[in-house]
Amino acid sequence: MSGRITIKTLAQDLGISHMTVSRALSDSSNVKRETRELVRKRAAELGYVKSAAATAMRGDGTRIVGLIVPNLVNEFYARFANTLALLCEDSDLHLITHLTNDDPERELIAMRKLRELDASAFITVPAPAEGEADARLYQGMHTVQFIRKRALPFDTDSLVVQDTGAIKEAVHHLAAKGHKRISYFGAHAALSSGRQRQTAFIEAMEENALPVAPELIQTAAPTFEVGAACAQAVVSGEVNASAIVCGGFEISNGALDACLRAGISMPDDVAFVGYGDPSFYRWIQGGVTTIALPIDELAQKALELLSPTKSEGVAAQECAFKAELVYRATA
Amino acid sequence: MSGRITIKTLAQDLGISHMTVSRALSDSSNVKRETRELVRKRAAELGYVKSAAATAMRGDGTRIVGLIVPNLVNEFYARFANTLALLCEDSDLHLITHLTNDDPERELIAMRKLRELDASAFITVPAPAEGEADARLYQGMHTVQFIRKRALPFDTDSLVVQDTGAIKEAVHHLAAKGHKRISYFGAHAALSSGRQRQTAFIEAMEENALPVAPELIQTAAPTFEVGAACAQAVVSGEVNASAIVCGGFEISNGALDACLRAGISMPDDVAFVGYGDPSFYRWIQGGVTTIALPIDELAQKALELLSPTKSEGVAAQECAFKAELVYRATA
DNA sequence: ATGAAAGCGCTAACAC
DNA sequence: GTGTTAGCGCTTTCAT
Repeated sequence: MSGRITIKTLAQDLGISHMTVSRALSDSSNVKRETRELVRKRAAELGYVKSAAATAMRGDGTRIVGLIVPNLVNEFYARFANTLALLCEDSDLHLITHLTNDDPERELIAMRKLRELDASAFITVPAPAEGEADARLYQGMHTVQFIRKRALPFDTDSLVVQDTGAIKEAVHHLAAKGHKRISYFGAHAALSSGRQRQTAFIEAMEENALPVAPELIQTAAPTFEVGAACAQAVVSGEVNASAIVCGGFEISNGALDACLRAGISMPDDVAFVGYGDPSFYRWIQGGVTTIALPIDELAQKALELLSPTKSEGVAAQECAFKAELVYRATA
Repeated sequence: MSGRITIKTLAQDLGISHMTVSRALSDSSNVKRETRELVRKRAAELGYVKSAAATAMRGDGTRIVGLIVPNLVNEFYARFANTLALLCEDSDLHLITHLTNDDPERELIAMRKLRELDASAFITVPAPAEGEADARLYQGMHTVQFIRKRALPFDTDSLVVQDTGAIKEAVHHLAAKGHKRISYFGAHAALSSGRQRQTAFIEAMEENALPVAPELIQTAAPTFEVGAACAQAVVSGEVNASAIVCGGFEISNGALDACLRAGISMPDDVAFVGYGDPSFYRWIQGGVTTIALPIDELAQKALELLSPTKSEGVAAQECAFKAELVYRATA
């Protein structure tokens, strides 16, 4: 039972040529109205669906697009994937999501698999990696970098968050509340985004004439564990700070977890500014003050950049969306 | 720049037949070691990847599997998708995730798109719908039903959670604490899972000789809004109940949100048993008591059921995993 | 208005 | 050990 209904099956069933069937189904002009309706009706009855493989092999484009993110557990990525998936559905695109766990090896595998399927475009949160990536992996797929940017031997579109304003605002806010020793937890400078956030934090501290002691700036891999460890150092008194500003999704969750585990009260024991605004932040200690990203706008733009209609040859563009500081109870 | 490297490109480049290239790359026996290595080297240099479309068109199977879930915002689905995606990556399967928002129309579209791509199998959380589904949509794809089961004109594998034990345990626990008016919020009986949970709740109430007043049993669509409305009725005093047991992911989140918004203290004002154990539940009011599902085991089994190796013709199997009541502070 | 042929990338089945 | 042919489903091009 190979079973699949093809235009040839249909043609045989109707006693006509498969070409007539093809034309009838693709709305071509040169088919008798009568024939077309007959074919369509029978196709619907039999549950015919066009083979994407055959279309792809003809070189007509696959309408497959890829999304490569670290994970779907972090609510930011989950929400972004969720919105993008719905938008792709509505644009008749096949979205394939790959996870990297921020491991460059997994990222390579994901890209190879997208290339196997001849994906027309993909959007990726590049995993932290040393050196330049292999250009061959990108052959034939329109690339959009998301959140972070990796050094590449060619230009790509990019979709990033302009969060330096919100980070500075957080520092100013904390300074106005009288905090002098403010600590920053963020990704290391190997990530373009990490470097920028850190710079913004330091500038804001200096603008407030606050000390930027080295132990206040904690940068490492952007993981839950790193965030937890950094916060642990603060709540244990190992690092002397009265406020925390987070510069990454996972780091923020980890830091929050450590604070709550330690039973501290925010902002009384430590003032806390999170990053990424997962929905449950509003439920924690009266609401976690946080740096919120415009997820729906990002996804909308992502769809636009991924759409096959996007004309080739146009210069690569960088789209930046502003993050916003959401004031709640913890800072 | 049509650019794609094919076995013919390679063959021409090396001055040999494309069949030799094919054999060399697929480890076939009849190739000179020397030739094979040469071909492999050149293929790697040029960044050759096998066309999945061509393989699919030959009828060799696509290794594409689908996942159809209501959304990725609910942490249960997100974690399940996350784990399954990693497992699929490791099994060299292409996983395509589709979202339904519990809308049967979206579900239909998702299935048609999977069929276009000739997916070999898919796992679905069926959207709540009336009547029997159209069997033609399932043609050619191995089907696994997840969490819920829809009436179908044929048997399918299924992967469900046996949560009646945990629900009963929750009721016994609350009864032992002296609660007499316990309210249950769950999905309506159109969902197989909803019916079972409700029955379990009622049985447990009767076992404790507690009243099962109609207003205590709230069943409707499994949404955040429904959960919020049900809980609102309790905290406002409109429904007289001292404890809440939730029987659905979104319902649980909605109910929790309403309780927290109302500023109530759990379990003193109302005892609360959630459903699904998202990670942040442990951060709310000292920890939300909840019914936890074994996500990793579910995903592992899902992979097994989806794997193309699964022999055809074997009778459909139902795999059930036990949910577990996790005691925390709110009940 | 309809049909026949060719070709997209790949491999099973045959030559040799 | 290597080459040739054919065919998977579809549409473009060229007949009829």
